[in-house]
Amino acid sequence: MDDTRWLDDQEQQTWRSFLAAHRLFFERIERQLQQDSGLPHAYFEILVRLSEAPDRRLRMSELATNSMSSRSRLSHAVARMEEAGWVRRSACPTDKRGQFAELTDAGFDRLDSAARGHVEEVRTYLFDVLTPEQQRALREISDAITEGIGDGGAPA
Amino acid sequence: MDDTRWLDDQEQQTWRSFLAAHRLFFERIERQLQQDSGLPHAYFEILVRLSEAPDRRLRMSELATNSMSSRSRLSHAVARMEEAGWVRRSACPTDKRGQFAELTDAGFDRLDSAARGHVEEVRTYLFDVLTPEQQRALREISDAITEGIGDGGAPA
DNA sequence: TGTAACGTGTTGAGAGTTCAACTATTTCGT
DNA sequence: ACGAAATAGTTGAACTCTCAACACGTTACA
Repeated sequence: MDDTRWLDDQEQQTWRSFLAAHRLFFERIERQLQQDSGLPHAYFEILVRLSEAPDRRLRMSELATNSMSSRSRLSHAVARMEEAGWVRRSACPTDKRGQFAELTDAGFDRLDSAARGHVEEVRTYLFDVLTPEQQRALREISDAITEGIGDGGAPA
Repeated sequence: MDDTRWLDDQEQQTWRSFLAAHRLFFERIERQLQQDSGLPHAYFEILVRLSEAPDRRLRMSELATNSMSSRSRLSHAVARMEEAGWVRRSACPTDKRGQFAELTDAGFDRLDSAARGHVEEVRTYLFDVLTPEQQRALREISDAITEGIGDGGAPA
């Protein structure tokens, strides 16, 4: 019955450390962004991807992929940010199902001012506490995890 | 004006890798637990900590610390899990402000059955994709991050 | 060309999280 | 011993996220 591959002590410790770091760190990121700029990190991420797109404009589905959002999440988020005046939606001429999301100037300004504090936080609590070697390792570890997940499980 | 320490290309890549891995991985963990056991990961974590406590019982504030929850989150969570019959609350005799949370047998069973699939997921998508060296590195990186945050920012 | 399968995006309900405000109790300083 | 400040925990509102269901346009294939 019990062919579960449980974690040994080493692994248990690693897992708990990872969990703790993850929670503490992202809680901070989230809170800093929320307090200083009124943006959840997911929204920030969406604005970043839009700002990098040609004409600051992307199809919803592509934006969802780039920002690692589910379609549903993105839809809600863009609706919300459209109300706030940071994003504008428009129809796609070549595919009538499609929608474009476009970053407005107000959205760009918001993003621009949010970015400073955010980067500062990332630097302080991530890069500043890691050696160059550890930074390299983190990149490789992250890539391994991402690759391992491949995409056997994309959300709806 | 601009003394912001922006990220260079290397750092940018590392940060985005980390972000992507983080999102994909924890989305999976969350979904697996939710689908298979009807538990958000935060609730699972709370049950784990309770199960490890003497008499499977802890003061709310201590439980909050151990499970890395805000007091508010824990309060809501325990309320919900008490309805479900997994946890029981009782008054603390020595401090009339205090409350104990105690894991019920039903709660223990739920935890026990949830743990298998959860561990399997952690093993598959974390440990299986990392070399022993990377596992060590991950532990050190995580500890460094946690320590770096120290506790200049505990939630309300 | 007709229709079934697929893709794109939205919606509403349900659930968890946060934040600020609040009650009740305990501790500390004088 | 008294009042101020700190601690324990709860609550309700606002917000985001997920999930399932949906509407509509497109593609493929017979």
